[in-house]
Amino acid sequence: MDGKGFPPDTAADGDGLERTWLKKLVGYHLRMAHLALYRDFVAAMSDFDLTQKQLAALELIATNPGASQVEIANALSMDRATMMGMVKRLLGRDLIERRASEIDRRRQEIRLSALGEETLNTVHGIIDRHEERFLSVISEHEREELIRLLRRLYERGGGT
Amino acid sequence: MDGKGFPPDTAADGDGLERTWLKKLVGYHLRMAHLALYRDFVAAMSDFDLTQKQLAALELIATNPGASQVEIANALSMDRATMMGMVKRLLGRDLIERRASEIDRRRQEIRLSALGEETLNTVHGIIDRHEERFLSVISEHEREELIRLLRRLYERGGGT
DNA sequence: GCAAAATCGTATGCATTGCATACTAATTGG
DNA sequence: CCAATTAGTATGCAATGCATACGATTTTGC
Repeated sequence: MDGKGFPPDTAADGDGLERTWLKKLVGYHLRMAHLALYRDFVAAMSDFDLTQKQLAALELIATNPGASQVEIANALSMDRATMMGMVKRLLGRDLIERRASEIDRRRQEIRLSALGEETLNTVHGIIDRHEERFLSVISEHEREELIRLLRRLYERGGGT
Repeated sequence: MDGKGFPPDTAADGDGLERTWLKKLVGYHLRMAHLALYRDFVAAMSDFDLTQKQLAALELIATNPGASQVEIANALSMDRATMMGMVKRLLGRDLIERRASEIDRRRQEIRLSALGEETLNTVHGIIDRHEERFLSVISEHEREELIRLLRRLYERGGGT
């Protein structure tokens, strides 16, 4: 069909730059899409100053009160040390509370503070709207397909 | 249908943690998938110490020799200031070279150094294998569909 | 029961990235 | 020619990510 002169995906985007090889990489698109979504996320959360990761942590803590730092960290594929940094920040903002476990005194049980719960409740709606807006360029069916594919990429074999 | 006791997606993953709400968010899966791929990328590149972003920058520079910092930055959705940091690091590692433009003396034209070209050549193969391996859990057709969906998310309307 | 191994929290330090701000030099538009 | 814009630069701050190391505690293996 169309015997036009220019190759299909060889030309650049809007900036006149060539990037044929990059465009073959799923990693490239994954990074760009995540970055775009993340920026929209941050903009939507500007009144609350929460990152994607912090929200995910708060949500996990809310749904699993009393979980330990390591459990939350593992669930989010985070390092113990990295988790510490986040916990400190969230503690400093009074969004969570911490208490040593009575059964296993190594563990620190984490749960939301009253402020944390209140914040999370408000934020839920904001995030839902942010997702709705950001994903409005693809259909409901495509969203499900996208989630399915993404999950397959990171929920690989895995176990022990 | 099945009147079993437990809800379909309410149960947790492998860790016993509940995360129903999070799983509805495309942003959550996008972040997790990107993180997983990124880690695999870093592991694959351990001999070269290049990040995804650095590789993308090098590739763009290679394909568009003489491009300015701002052009590369824009193409990768990067900030001018952030780009500076990366340029400094790449210069420090002798992977790129810089020269003031003779037409527009504000511009710094960037191009790969000999070492940069050599590195990029070697790295291409490594990345191709990394992508092949990481994406082996989904079919060729699914990869294309995934790329298509991701692009739609970040190549939105956009213009001015 | 006890010593060794594993686990959890903690602290430090380092690198990458992202963004805001501000300043200089150069170019472009009126 | 002057004002606005653009490119590069420098600084500083925050969030991550990861490595390493140490103390306290619990669990295992014998």
